[in-house]
Amino acid sequence: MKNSVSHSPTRTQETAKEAFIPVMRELVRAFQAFSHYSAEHIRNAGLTPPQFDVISTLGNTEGMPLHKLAEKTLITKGTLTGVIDRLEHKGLLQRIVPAGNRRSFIAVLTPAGEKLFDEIFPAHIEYLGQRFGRLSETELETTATVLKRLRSLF
Amino acid sequence: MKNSVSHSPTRTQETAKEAFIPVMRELVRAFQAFSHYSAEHIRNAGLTPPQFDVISTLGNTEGMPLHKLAEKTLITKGTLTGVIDRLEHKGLLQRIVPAGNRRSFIAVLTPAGEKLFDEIFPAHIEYLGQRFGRLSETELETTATVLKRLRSLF
DNA sequence: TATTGTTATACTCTATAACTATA
DNA sequence: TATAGTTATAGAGTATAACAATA
Repeated sequence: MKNSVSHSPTRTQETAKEAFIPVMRELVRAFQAFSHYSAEHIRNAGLTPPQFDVISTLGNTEGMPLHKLAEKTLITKGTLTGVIDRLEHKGLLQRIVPAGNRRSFIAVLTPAGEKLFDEIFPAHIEYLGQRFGRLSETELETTATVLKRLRSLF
Repeated sequence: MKNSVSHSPTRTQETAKEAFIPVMRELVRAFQAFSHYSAEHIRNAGLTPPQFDVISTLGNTEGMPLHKLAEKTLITKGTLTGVIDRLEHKGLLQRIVPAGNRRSFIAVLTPAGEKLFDEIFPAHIEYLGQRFGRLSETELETTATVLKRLRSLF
C-alpha cells in the first residue's frame, strides 16, 4: 500500500506543483529511446533525422515552398537551407522556381529522391511497427489522446 | 460522424499496421514543441540542453562516475567527454579521482555549479510548470502511464 | 514595408573507432 | 581480457542576426 503523501490535511485533494517532474522525465526518456531506435535505422540509409524528416514530408507530394516545409518540420529557415543543400548535393531534391513568384522556391524530390522515399519509408515504417505494433488499439488511442494534449500545452 | 474505414468486413476488429503513424507523428511534434520551449529557457542560463541535463543529474548528489552519468543521461562516452570539458571550463564541475580507483573519474558540481543548479533548476521547473500545471491530476497519471508504456517498447 | 530565403558566425552535439591506462 | 575514459575524425545541426531580392 503506497503512502499517499500529503503535506497537510487540507492538501489531500491537491496536486503538488512538482508532480509533473517525473512525468516530464518519462517524456524525455521515452522520446530519447524512440529517437535512438529510429535514428539508427535512418542512418543506415545514409540520411540524418532532419534529412529523413524532409524526405518524408515531401514524399508523395508535388513539393512545397521552403517556408511551408520549415513550418511542417519545425526546422528554422537558416537551418533548413543547409539541410536542403545537402539533399540537393545528394541529388535527392531540387529547388524549383515557381512561375509567377521568384521570391520563393519549391522543394521537390527528384526521381532519385522519390525512389529512395519509396524504398526507405515503408521499410522504416515496418521497422518502427515492430515496436509500435505491440500496442493494442485501445493503447494507441489513449496514446494519441495524451500526446495531442501534451502538444497543445506548448 | 467519422466514417470508420475498413478495407473489408473481416478487418473491422483489426488495427491497420500503419495505424501508429499518426501517433508517432504526434510523439515527435509534441516532444519537439516541449523541447523548444524548454531549451529556450535553458539557453538563457547559458547552458545547452545536454549541459543542463548533466547539471540536473548531478545536483543534490555527491557526484557520480562518468560512466554512470553517461548511462543516466543517455549521452555516449565520447560525447560526454566534450560536455564535461565545457562544464569544467566554465567552473561548474570538477573531475575527481576517487581513492582506490585511478581508472575512473567522479564528476562533481563545484560550489559555483551547485549555486547555478539551486538557481536555475527551480526556476526551470517553475517555467515548465506553467504548462504542465494545466494538466489535471488524472491527466498527469494517464500521461505517465502512456509514456512508461511507450518507453518500454524501445 | 513585409516576406522569403541565404549567408555568416560561432559553437555544440553526434557517431564511430582507435587509443591509453588501469583492473 | 574487460573496463573507463580520451582523442581523433568528419560532419551535421543549432540559434542568431545581418543581408539580398522580391512582392
